[in-house]
Amino acid sequence: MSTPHAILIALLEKPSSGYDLARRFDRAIGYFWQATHQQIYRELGRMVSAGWVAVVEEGEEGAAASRKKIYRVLPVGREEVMRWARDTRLSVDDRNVFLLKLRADAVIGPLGLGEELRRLIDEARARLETYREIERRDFGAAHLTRAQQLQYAILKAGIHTQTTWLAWAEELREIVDDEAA
Amino acid sequence: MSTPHAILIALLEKPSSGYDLARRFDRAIGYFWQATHQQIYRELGRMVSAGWVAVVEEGEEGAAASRKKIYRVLPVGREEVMRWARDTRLSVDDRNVFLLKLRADAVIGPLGLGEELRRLIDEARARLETYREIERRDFGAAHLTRAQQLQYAILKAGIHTQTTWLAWAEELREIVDDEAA
DNA sequence: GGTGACATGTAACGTGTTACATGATTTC
DNA sequence: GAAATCATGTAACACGTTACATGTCACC
Repeated sequence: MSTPHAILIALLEKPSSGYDLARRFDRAIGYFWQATHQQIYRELGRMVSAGWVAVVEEGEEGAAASRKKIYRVLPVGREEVMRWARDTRLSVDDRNVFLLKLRADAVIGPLGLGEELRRLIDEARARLETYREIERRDFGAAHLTRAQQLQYAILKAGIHTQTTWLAWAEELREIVDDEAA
Repeated sequence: MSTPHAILIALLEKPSSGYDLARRFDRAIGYFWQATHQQIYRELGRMVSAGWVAVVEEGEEGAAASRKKIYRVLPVGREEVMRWARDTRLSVDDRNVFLLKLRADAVIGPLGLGEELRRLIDEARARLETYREIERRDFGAAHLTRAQQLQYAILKAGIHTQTTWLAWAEELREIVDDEAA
């Protein structure tokens, strides 16, 4: 659902060909967002039709399909990224989508993500509290069987994830809110 | 790709109807694994055809489609879970799938996940080292612009995730390896 | 008798994945 | 001149999502 926007943001950072995008998605971007080259070409085609991006063919005219095509974002596409960042309501489970929004904020400029960040923090706190309650209720015993230890480990994975994310998000608040920097 | 196995494991824990499964996926299981009721019914149908699960209709014979159907895992389905846990090679990005395997281990008994856990730990360490290199290379400067701070924050999300996961995984090793407990 | 929860399903659609396909350019 | 990489695309399939559809049961 956010793949076209992931591509738009990558193109805002640097106009690229489909092939280049695929490589970038395999490298840096790919650490938190994946897209195969088929997805990329499909979305690029759609976004050209939608008027979000423009394409310039590089090199000689004649050389047909194998010539490099450089895509760049048009103002409409840029607007679309801003609209998406503003209107798409995320949950804490959409951590990676929020990272995508941060990337958009970094390349376009302040998008006012502070409000959503605060909401996500509240949601993460509530989730964490739920986990803590389960912890108290189900895993307070002195001795736990192997199965219980494993179930507890699964719960702890959730507790750690929320806790770490909250610490990260609190730190981020200062940067996101500081729109004058 | 792991949805049918997620359902099998849930059914091993407790035979349920499709409706009950949907509720369980909305609650506890849903914290790290989602499935809509349509997916559940679809997979249950397939798994009955495959002979992995059996279905018993509860209540009177006549009452047609709206009667509760209780599904339980057959030995073949149980074998399939073990095969899947053994043969499916995960990456650190498949954290939730690994949690699923842990859940399977908790309900079936030791599946020998220690080896895979060690491999995932190695992978996470390598990933973390990559992040640390990027950190040193790109974000060592005294003053960072707002955009750089945001990009750094994105990187830090990755660093924190790996670090936390590694600490969790190290702790888990003792439980997973101790097959005699 | 109406509302909400229980309970199961079908149909259509969009996206992501895998396989297939082609040709140009670079490097050894 | 062979192999690897660059570069773009089509086709088929699987899966997840959303909308639609139906009927029961319990409670007020």
